[in-house]
Amino acid sequence: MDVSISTVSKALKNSEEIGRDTKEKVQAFAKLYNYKPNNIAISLKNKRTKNIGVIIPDIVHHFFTTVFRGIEKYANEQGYNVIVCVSDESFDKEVINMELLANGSIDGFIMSLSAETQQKNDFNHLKEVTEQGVPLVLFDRVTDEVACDKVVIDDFEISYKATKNLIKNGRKRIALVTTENYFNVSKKRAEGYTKALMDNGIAANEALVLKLPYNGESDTIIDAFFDAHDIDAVLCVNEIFAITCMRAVQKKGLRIPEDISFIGFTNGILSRYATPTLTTVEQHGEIMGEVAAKMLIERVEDDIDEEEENFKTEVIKATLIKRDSTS
Amino acid sequence: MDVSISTVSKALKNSEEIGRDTKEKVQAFAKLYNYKPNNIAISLKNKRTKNIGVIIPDIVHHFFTTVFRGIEKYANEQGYNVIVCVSDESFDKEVINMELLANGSIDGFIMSLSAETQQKNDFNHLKEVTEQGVPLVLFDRVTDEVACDKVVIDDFEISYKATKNLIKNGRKRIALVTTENYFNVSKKRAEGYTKALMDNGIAANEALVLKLPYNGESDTIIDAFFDAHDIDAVLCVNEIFAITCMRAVQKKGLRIPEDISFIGFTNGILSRYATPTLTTVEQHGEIMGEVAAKMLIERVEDDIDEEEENFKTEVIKATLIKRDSTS
DNA sequence: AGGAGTTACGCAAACGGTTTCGTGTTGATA
DNA sequence: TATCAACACGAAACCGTTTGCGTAACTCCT
Repeated sequence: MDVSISTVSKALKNSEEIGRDTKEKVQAFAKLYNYKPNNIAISLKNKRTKNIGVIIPDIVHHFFTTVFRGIEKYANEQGYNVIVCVSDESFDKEVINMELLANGSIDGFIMSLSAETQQKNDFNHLKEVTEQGVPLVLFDRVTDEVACDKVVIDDFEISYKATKNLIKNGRKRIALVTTENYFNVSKKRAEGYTKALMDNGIAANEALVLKLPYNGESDTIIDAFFDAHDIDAVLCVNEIFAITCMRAVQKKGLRIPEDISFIGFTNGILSRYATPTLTTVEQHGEIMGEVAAKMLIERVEDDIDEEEENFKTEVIKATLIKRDSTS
Repeated sequence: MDVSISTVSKALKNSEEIGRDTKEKVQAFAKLYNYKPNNIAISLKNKRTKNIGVIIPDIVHHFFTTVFRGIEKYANEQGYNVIVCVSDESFDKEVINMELLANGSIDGFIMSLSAETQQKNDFNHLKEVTEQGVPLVLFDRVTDEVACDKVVIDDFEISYKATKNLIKNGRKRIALVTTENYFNVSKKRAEGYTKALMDNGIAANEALVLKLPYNGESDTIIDAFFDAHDIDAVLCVNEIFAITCMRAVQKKGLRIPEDISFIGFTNGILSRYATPTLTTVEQHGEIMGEVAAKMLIERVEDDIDEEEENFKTEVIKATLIKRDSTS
């Protein structure tokens, strides 16, 4: 058994160039010695790693893990592996992680902006990467500042719909519980809420909009808010806010949904197991992840016309899941 | 500016071999042209990828994401990236994912066994990998069948402690809600529960042990269980079981914790936001992840004595977090 | 038997770096 | 001035694989 390296390589790839018997011998040997080609060497050769980099703000978070599951699923089907970095809502970590991965470790990025990045409004690290020709897909927390593919949900429309739904059920004093609006998703949700009120002849009342810190204790703020206002429905931009508010009003003796209705965002585990169960906006994170992965991989593999730059923004339709917190 | 490739390489690495001025020139050029060495080439050269592979059964799962966060955190600090694959509780996927990564893409594995793998009791894919010399660290769902580093929590002890705690509060008819015991963690938790009963003069009653399918609807089974038995406390091996059972008994009109106490495992979001809030076992997943990553990276970097095979099993101490579901 | 055409295989470059070792230049010392 | 470190740099091998191209050997035809 003495054949050259190149013959082995060709034999294993079933090249027509190699004789039938030689191929068989080589393949038998390969099986016997459990030979596996070295991925790194292959990556070096064809400048494709078959890895995609995912940078998300948080991993212990229902929505992001759901999206991740979609990404991982699709990527794996296509023979790609996924490298995850967590920015921890920090701008610096986001930058460091991108630089770490951009040196050839991955074929493209899928990411959702950290809170700090959105506040600072600094996207140079993203621009650098795209200028280097590394494909990038942004999801959920996106920005108009950088030219790339994006996938988002129809935050405005679904908020509008949710709010309208509350109105249809006779609610008139509808509060919005949200974060600071440097989060573009929060902003859009607020706009949908406001528009729905106006379209239905209800004056938007700034006092009924409660902005909570992204995390940290806010019980006293919430108690004060519900003490100060007579509210019969609440739209919350996430589950936690919704659950926390529900507990606050329950403590006050209000009945849900008889006295006050609740709708939240993020159809996570909390929504399903809360008492009462929470009517919520399903963001279809898994689909979002799949779509993002698909867009990225197409970009990666169609490098022929990579300069066309016909970037797309896919919009995933959210749906309202009705449970017991609304009538 | 004409220096050889090797000089550039050395200059960028600040080699003592290169003259001060040449180094400065080269480094200036590198900055100017934004040069970044190609990670793949480096990996190929020194046979180290600085990637670690993590294979977990599920990503949309509080405990696993918590562990992952610990892994990612520690690994990143050490300059490692993390490639995640989700086995989806499937044996085949676990095998495929391992093979995909074992071809040089990673320096070592951290994993938790899929449900199916534990049922089948087939660990050849793990053995193969370790025999190839790829370091492996198992966490939480481990097996004695494969020789490698492991990190687990003291399931037996904490169950014992939790059960004893219930007894101390005057509970006598204590149920255990668990999964099929091919999960070694469930088995150990059951043992701790039983031992605590016996040590306190309470006869272990098989009828008070409810085994639920790992997922899927089980409401009717649960209702029947609580109808059939007079129970004053319940130990559940996870959050979901606890919450589901709490709702079942609440529906029956029982008060928690006055009539019946609950303790769960996995100190996740559900435990904190349930009504009443759930007393639960904190498994310190993040610490577990950090420890696992540390063990793995030490193995990876100490390849000198890689044949020593002094494998360790680290035990993380779980703690009981008391909330309103126990008196 | 000699030339043409196949067939089957090997050589060597390339991917992008690192690193060992050798060597030319310099300055100091005897 | 001859000798010799010390210093600064370059040539080349190497990591594991792929692939274009050259070529030996064989078949076939005339």
